[in-house]
Amino acid sequence: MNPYAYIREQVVAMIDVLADDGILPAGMDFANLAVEAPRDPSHGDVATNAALVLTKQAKMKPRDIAAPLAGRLAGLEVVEAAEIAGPGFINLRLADDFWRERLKDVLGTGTAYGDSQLAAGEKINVEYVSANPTGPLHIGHVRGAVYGDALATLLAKVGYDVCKEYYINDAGAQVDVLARSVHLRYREALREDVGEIPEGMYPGDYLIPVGQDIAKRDGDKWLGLAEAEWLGEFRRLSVDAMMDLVRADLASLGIEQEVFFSEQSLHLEGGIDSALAALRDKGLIYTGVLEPPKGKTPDDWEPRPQTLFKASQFGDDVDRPLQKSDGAWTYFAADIAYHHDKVERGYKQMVDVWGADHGGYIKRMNAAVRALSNDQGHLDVRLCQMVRLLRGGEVVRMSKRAGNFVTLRELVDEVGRDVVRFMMLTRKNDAPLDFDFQVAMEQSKDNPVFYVQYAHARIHSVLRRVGDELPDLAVDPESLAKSDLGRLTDSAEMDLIKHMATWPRAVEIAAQAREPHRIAFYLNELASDFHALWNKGNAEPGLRFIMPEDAGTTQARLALIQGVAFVLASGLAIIGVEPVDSM
RNA sequence: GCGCCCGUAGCUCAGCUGGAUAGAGCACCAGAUUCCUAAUCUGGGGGUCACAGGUUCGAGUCCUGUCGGGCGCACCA
Repeated sequence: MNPYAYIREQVVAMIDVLADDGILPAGMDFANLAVEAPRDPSHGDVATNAALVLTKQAKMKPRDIAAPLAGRLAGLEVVEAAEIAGPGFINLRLADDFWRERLKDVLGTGTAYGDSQLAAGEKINVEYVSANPTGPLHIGHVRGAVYGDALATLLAKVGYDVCKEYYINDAGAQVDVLARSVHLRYREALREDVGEIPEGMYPGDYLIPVGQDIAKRDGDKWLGLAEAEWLGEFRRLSVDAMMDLVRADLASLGIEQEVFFSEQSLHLEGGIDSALAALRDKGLIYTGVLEPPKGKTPDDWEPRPQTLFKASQFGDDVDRPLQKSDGAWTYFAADIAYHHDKVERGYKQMVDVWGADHGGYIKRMNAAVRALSNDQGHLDVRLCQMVRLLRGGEVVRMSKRAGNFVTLRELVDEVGRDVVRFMMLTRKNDAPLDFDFQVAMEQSKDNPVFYVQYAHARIHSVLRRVGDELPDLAVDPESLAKSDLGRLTDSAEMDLIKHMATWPRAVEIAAQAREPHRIAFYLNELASDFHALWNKGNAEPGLRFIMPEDAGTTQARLALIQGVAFVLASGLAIIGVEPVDSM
C-alpha cells in the first residue's frame, strides 16, 4: 500500500462527507490536493494542503475548511493526531501500528515493492544510444545508454509496457566511409601494403578483423573491382560487424535492447515514401525557398526551392527540408519515417534519448510526431549532457583523433559495470557530469555505489550471523513479516519504516519526471538512515539488531533491516546495479 | 540575431512539477571503535536561491526583462 495515496483517499472521502453535511460545497476539483510527507518531521507524518487548495472553490478561508476537516480526520483509526498549522496545512500523525503494517507490505512484496500500475500497461517506446555504427561505443555514449536503460526499467516498474529500441544510422555518407575503410583493411589482409590510413577514413584497429574476416571468407573476390561493385556488400558487412561490437559493448553494461531499427531499411523498403505520403495527404509538404538563418549565413548559401515539411504549423521556428540538393532524402526525412513507423506500431508514448548537441532538433521532431499521429502521439526527447572524465581531479584529455578517446569498454573494464551505471545517475540527465576514475574506485562513502551496496551487504551480514547466536530463529521474509513488530519502538527504527514507505511514491515521481537519478538519491538517503541506525547500536547496545537474549526483538529488527534490503535491491534493480550480499 | 538548457553554501549538486524555518556530500572544526563490517556514524559553522519586476493565501519552483555560462542554428548524421 502507498500510505500517501491511502491517506489522500481518506481526505477526499472526508471532504465528501462534509459536503453531504452541507459544511463544504459539493463537486469540487481535487486535482491539486496533495498528501505528502512534510519536509520537517516535527510537522507530523503526513500533511495535506487540502484547505489551501480548496479555499478558492469553496469561497471559504483556509482555516475554516481545515477545522472541520481536521476534526473528521482525527476520528480515523490510523490517525493519532490532526493539527492545523501555518496558513492552513493539516498535519497528521499516524499510529505506529499503521507504519508497522507498511513494513509488512515490504516484506510481503520483496523487491517488487514499489511496483505500480500507474501506467496501466500503456505501450511506450524508449529509444536510446543509437550511435552511428562506425566503431565501438565511447564515453560520449555511456550516459545516454545508462540513462535510457534505467528510464526504461523505471517506466516498466510503474506499469508501462516498454520497448527498448536502438536506431541504426546505417544510411548516411559516414557508412560509405566505413565501408571504404574496411575495404582498405581487406586489401591489407590480403598482404597488400596500403600504407597509412588516409585522412578522412576510419583508422581504428577495430576494423582490421573485419577486413580479415572478409578476406578469409571471400578471398580476392573483391580486388580490382570498381567501388560500385563492392561498396554495397562492404557496407552491409561492416555495419553488421560494427553492430556486433556495439551490442557487445552494451552487454558489458548489462544493456539489452529489443529492437534494432535500420535507417537503411526505410530507404529500401518504402518507409520514407509512405511516411511522406501520409504528410502530403494532410497538405503538410510543399516546395519553397527558405530564408537564410539570421546572423550566421553559411558561406555557400544559395536560395533554392526545396521540399519542405510544414514544421512551423506545429510549433517549430521554420519549415524543414526533406531533400538534399542532390535529391537524396535528408536525415530528417528518414527520422520522420522512423517515427511514423513507431506510430504505426501503436506507440502513443515515445521517448528519445539524445545528446545535448542535438537539442536544436527537438522542435522539428515533435512537430513531425504530432503531424504523423494527428496529435495523438507524444514524443518526449530527453537530452543528456556531456560527461567530463577526471582522474584525481585532473581532466582526462581526449583529442578528436581516433584511438585517443576513452571507450565504453575501457571505462567498464577499469571501474566495473555497477560503478559506471550508478555514477552516471548521480546527476540530473540534462546537467553536465564529472566522472572521476579515482572516486569511482574508492571504497568509501565518497563513492555512492559503494555506500549503498555496503548498506545492503551489512544487512546480509547480520542475517548470516544471527544463526550463530539464535540458531532456531526463523529469518525468512514470511516469518519476519509475522514477527512481533510492536518491538520496534525506537524513533530511528520508526523513521526507517517511514522512509521505506515513501518508496512507492518516490518511484512514481521519478517515473513521471522521467528522472531515474532520483532513484539514486533516494537510495543514498535510505542507506544513510540505515548506517545511522547501525551506529546507534554501537553506542547503545540495546539497539543492536541481534539481541542473543531476546529472540522476539531480534526477529522484529531483522524484519526491519530485511525490509531495507528489499527496498535497496528494488532501487538498485532500476539502476541496473547488483545488490551484493558481502564485500 | 534567433531557439533550447542552465545560474542554489567556499566546491560539486539535490530540491517530490507552487507549500511551512531552502537541503545533502566534499572541504573545514570537534567527537565516537574491548561491540552485528569505523569501508561507518554524531555534532558545528557556513545562503541576497544571479539581478529586477510580476502572478497569489504562498515563488528556488510559474511569467516578463536584464546580466552571466553551455549547446544548436539550409542541403552532415
